Amino acid sequence: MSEQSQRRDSAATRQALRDAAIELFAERGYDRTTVRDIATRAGVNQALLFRYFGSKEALFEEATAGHRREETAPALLVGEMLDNLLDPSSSARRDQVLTALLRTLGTDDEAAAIREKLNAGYAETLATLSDQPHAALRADLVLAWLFGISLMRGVAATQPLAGADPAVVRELVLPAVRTLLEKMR
Amino acid sequence: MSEQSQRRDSAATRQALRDAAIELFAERGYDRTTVRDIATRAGVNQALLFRYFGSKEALFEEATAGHRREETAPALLVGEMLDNLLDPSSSARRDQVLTALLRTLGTDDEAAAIREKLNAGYAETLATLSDQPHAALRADLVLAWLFGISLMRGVAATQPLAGADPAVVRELVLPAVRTLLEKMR
DNA sequence: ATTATCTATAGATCTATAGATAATGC
DNA sequence: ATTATCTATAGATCTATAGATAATGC
Repeated sequence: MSEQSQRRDSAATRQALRDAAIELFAERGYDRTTVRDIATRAGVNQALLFRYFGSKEALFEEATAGHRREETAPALLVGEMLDNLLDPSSSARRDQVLTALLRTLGTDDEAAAIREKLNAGYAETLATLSDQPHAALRADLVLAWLFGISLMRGVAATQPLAGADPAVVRELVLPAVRTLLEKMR
Repeated sequence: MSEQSQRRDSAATRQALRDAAIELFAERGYDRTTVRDIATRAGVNQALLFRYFGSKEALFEEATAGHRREETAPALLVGEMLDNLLDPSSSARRDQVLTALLRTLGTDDEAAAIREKLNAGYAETLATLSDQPHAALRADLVLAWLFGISLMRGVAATQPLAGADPAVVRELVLPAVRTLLEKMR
């Protein structure tokens, strides 16, 4: 996949550019990643990026798309999201997309599109977890917490959070979330 | 302060540049703010920015410095921080600095310096609020929540969080934080 | 013949600096 | 005379495109 002297294969080249892009966007954010960086990491010529994606912006859109979550029982959702966030091995790809989005949120012109991607499928489901007043707001607050944790772990690398045992984090966060979300008590 | 045809005053010019810088960094983040944008908003020539601050990076450092918090009883800290975060009128300046830091966190080379500024005086004090195991981690998690809320309100402008009544947010967040932080029960 | 890839470069930035000009204070 | 301010521009990017070259499939 990386070093074999490949035959010409536009699909593979496209994919290599996509992969390199999401990696770099997650590492440096949109603005600090240049199209030449991406092409170099993908091992292809920089002009191909424009041939296959049209623009840097369009590549970002496509690379961060498909962030859709598989269906899960709502009650398990928070725990599952937390696991995805915390476990570095399992969902590496999803983590990269989330990191890229969080890292780019501050600089991107179309924060609206990013916001949409971040919320898609999460906030709505979370909102069903509470039948108390302000259900949607409660869901937003939980989401804000998960993103904040991801931000400080993945982007800022704050200690001790960045190096903490996922199981411990889980045991601390879930009870607090429960006071906010769970139906009745 | 803005339109009076001023006399030459290097101190005032310096201050105008600082003010314009923090505004723009909060609006667009570091990378999307150009030195010409800053100088234009400050109403001065672009070369003066370099005369007075040396570089764009140095200006950012100085504009986001002094984010230090006044002393508060630790037990009131979370509520106070939340108020500062939520109330748009009271601490507009502090909000700008926090927004600028959050918005730039993803792109800045020296995330370490920003992390330091974000943590300074907060995490340490928060950690004293719990005598249960993982006190420092608990403090980090609370901080992550506050930053997450600020990120989604100020940067992503997520609804319904962005438009929510501060008092309601406070009443939802504080009890959940209490399960995490408060000594014993 | 078609299509993937590369070369070369346009055109538009952006940070930073050198040196000229103009307003102030002694 | 000193110092604040402005003009002009160097030098280094960065995205994007036009057009040449080279490998594939019929």
